[in-house]
Amino acid sequence: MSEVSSRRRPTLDVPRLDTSTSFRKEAYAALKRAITAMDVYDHAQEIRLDERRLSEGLGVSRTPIREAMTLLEQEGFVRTRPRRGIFVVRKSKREIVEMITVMAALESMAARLAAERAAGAQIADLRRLMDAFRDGPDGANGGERLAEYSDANIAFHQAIIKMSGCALLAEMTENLFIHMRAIRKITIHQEDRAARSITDHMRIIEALERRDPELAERLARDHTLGLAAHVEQHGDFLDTRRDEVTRPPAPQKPSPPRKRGPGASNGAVTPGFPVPRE
Amino acid sequence: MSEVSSRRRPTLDVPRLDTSTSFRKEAYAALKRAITAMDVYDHAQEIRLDERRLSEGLGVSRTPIREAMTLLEQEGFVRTRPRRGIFVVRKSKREIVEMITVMAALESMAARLAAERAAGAQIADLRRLMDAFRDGPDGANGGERLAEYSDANIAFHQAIIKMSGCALLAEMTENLFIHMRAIRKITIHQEDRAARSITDHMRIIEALERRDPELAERLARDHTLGLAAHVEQHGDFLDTRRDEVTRPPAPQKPSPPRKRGPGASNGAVTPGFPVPRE
DNA sequence: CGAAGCCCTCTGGTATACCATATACCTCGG
DNA sequence: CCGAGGTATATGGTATACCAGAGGGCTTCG
Repeated sequence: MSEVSSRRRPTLDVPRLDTSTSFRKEAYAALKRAITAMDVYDHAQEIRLDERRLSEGLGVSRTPIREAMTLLEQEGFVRTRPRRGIFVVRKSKREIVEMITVMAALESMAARLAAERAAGAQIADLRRLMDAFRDGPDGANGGERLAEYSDANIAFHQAIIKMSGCALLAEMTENLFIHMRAIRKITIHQEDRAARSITDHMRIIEALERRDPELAERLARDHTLGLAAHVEQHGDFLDTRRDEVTRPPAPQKPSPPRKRGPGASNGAVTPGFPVPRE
Repeated sequence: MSEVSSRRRPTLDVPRLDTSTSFRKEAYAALKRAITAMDVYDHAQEIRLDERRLSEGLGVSRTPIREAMTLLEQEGFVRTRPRRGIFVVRKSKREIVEMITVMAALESMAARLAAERAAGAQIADLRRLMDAFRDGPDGANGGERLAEYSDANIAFHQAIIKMSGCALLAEMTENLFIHMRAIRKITIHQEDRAARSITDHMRIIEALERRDPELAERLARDHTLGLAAHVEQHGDFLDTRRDEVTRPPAPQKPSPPRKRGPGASNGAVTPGFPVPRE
């Protein structure tokens, strides 16, 4: 990596050149962002990552990539199978329901704490955020509004966590949010979930305003457990879609006996997996 | 070895020669066990780990060690400071209170789920486990009994988690248990916490037996939040003891100018950190 | 005798070479 | 034509060499 040396200026006022970062952390951040952005559940194919290609793409050696992968694997975003490859994980319905359940536990505790000790200003901000959607998610101009609400919805939940003042709650829900984001975008469109969601949120805000920990906790829990139950009932596509892919649809020989060059990839698909170089 | 009977088909029943393991995983397990077993809060000194020495001790190269460290760092057991060393983490009082708070959230959800769907036999087992301590933790023969109860206490909490049937709850509480084990051993000796703990547990068991999710949840939450409040009030030693060490007590030169050989360590103490080779 | 600065070493971060195996292809015997 | 076994290749796992910065000791100069 000669880029490092060229980045250093001769002698001047070099502003403390950031020592807190490292290739490992940057690779981790880049990969996580890429995985997060790609909405895994939209793709039908398995998504495989290749350490060497990624290291080439990011311009660093495999070592930091591997350490980043180690982290991502522990967080449940990828799964590496020795000598097979590294695969982006698609959660099963059951796993997602469990995630939402855990989310409910953490959020309800957060709501309790928020009701006890959040600043009034924070609660007011929260109300302002949600008041925009008071008349329903698709009130003014339909679909666009709904997509917009999907973000506001997540913002609401994250705000509750933050208002609890408990850093660990935020930390532990962070990855759950990422995993659930894709799912939520799907489920929010089904039935009247968006409308129900809004009224639930409003009630939670009211409980916070009244500084009622018990009520806030219960409402937050029931709200999220409701989502869990919804996914439990209507989320079967989460399991089936994967099977479509894992087992090849045809008896394995769709193409003529084309010879494979030595450099050609051995089946890695990585459909549109842009690795941000930054 | 070659005793495969000549009569039967020579299938050679090799037992699947474990491919799931790897130096990385073994190193991770060994280090975690070592850190867990050493009761960090008993040691006054900072505990530093050295990658090279560990790799030598375990008989593998630094690479798997580093990947194991990456995991342990993300789990909050160690903190690596570039060019300084890897240090076993001692949690602050605030962090521990937050951990217990999160624990309360997860346990109360687990209790709710357990009340709804745990098998009757599991609940019966749980009652049997705790009945032994019905007459108080130090009923029969004092201190010994108390230490024994400390384990039973943890077993109780883990049982609740398991009875929820939610694998993710178990996974997310696993490290919290480890972090809290050392603390719990300390706090359980203070005041009447042990006695109160037992009556709390009994009430929780009763709620489970009555299949009352709301009550079980509330009791579990209040029980663990009580521990959080207790640590909040009486856990100041957690913060102070670390400061004693981080900042040297004297103006930096307590000892005579003893020469340090070139091979000698540069301050790593690693007091009694036996690395199990297994 | 004391303080400032050079230098040595220790240590985590990174790059790279090598290893072992899971797969796919290919060859060959039936 | 088909299947079994050899073989090439790709790919994660491991070992190792090197880098650069942080600290402390030692030297040197006042």
